[in-house]
Amino acid sequence: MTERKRQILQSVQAVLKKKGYAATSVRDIAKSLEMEPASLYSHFSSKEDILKLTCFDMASKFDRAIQEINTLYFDAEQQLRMAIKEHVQILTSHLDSAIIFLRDWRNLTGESLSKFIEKRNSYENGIRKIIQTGIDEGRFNESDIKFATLTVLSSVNWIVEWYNPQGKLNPTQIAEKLSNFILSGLIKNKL
Amino acid sequence: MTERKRQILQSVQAVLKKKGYAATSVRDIAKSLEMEPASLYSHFSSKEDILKLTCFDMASKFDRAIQEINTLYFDAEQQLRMAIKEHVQILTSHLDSAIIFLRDWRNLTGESLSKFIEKRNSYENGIRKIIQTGIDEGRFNESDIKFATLTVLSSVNWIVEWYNPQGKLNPTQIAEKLSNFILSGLIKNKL
DNA sequence: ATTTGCCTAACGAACGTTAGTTCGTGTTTT
DNA sequence: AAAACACGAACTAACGTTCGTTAGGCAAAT
Repeated sequence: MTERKRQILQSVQAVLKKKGYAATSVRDIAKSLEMEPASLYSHFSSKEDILKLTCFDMASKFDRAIQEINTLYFDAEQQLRMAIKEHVQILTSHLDSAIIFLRDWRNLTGESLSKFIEKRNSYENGIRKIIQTGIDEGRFNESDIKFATLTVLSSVNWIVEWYNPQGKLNPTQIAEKLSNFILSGLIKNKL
Repeated sequence: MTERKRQILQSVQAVLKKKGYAATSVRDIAKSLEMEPASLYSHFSSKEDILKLTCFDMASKFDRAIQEINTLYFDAEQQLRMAIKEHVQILTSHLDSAIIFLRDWRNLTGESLSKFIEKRNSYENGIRKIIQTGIDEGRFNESDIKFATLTVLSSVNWIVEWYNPQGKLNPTQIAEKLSNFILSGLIKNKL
């Protein structure tokens, strides 16, 4: 991937995030780059090519993170805190791609779609394993694993909807708050 | 709204949920109803009309629910449990519309879009008020209110992504599990 | 030193297709 | 008879994409 291509890709992602992949036309994209629609095809083989690059790029970032965490021998709570921190870090440092990744992956087709879902499930499994460990160790509440995993992921992923780089919380603080919330809940501990 | 129209609307929603509003054409919709595209316009004034009906219909359901709960004088924990239960009930009993409502509202335009966002914020405020009450009463942890509200809503809304009417959990059970999770977190209480 | 050839990037025009929608006309239901 | 519903044909606009071409930069060959 040439430097120019990566730079263009980044601009494209900024546009795609606004209205979503399906509702954004190639002409919309071109206009935002101040070039002709045709010129885009010097860089990308198709509109979907852009979506593919974005989605799989993000997927592999998450993949790398969870694999690294799973090889470290912390206890479940530490692992989960780390996973959340890494997750938040990835989302917030690539906010445009993250939104596309989370929202527009359904517009992938054929083999790309199934490969993507596969990758997604594998990441989900990584998180699930951590929670399972916590339960096995007797430190987490018995609970429906699938349920807990999805609930954790949903609250983490949702931050892309409201995160503001200029806001008062930085990614590390967000990750910490989220971890506390997920681990301890809303209700005060009986002291 | 005539009976026939409501019945058609329901079928349309089943199709829209599959690929999303933007990626579904009027011809796709018509084919699934086994009618001609033109015939749809006997019932709806435009494609967006369908989206509007769906989104605002759902919005008013949530509106009604939160207002009712806010007039009942339970404590914050009870109120939150009720709000979650009602929320889950609405989502699961109108799954198709719920998905469109949560995912495709961004495709609304102009006045519809701003009116919708307004309604959404108002609902969010209802939830926020409950959490604020819990904190004021000293029963919930001090926490960033906006943050807590969004986290609660995200985990509740996410169920539309995995809920299966044939699954082992019914909506009431889901609501209970979710409430427990949100209120008590993953970590075991120190007894 | 100049030429030749290749490369990246972008162009403008046009392709065939599909988009959402309208219209006039029948057909069914009330 | 009226009203509601559905149709087939057609419209305009926009879609994603392909084409042949051009301009400029760099490097090897002359």
